Amino acid sequence: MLSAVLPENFDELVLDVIARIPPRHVMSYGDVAEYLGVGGPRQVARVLSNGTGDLPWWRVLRADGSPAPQIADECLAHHRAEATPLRPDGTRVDMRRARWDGR
DNA sequence: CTCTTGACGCCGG
DNA sequence: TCCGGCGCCAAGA
Repeated sequence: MLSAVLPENFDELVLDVIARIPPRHVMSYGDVAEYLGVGGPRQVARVLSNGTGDLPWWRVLRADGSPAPQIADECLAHHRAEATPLRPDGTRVDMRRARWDGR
């Protein structure tokens, strides 16, 4: 079934997931969408661009572990602060070690 | 209604 | 590994 109509509370669903990502862990925009079973990376990204309140928005990044350019500095600062595993270059999170599967 | 935008992702060179 | 190109799809102009 293709349905795929975004639920009215899609924003809440996305924010709920973000709230559950443990420190030192991250999910890609696509991971969040897949986890929810609805929407896609761009839909998730748009929700974040609308504002996330006090939630750890920096724990959601691109599939390759790099942060969106626009918020890169802030994002990396948070990860350095909580010691999220980064790749040698220090500009990307080490997805292999930091990706959260929801468990 | 059509056209553009964008905190994305995958693939090929 | 780095880059460009193309697909994707809701939202706003």
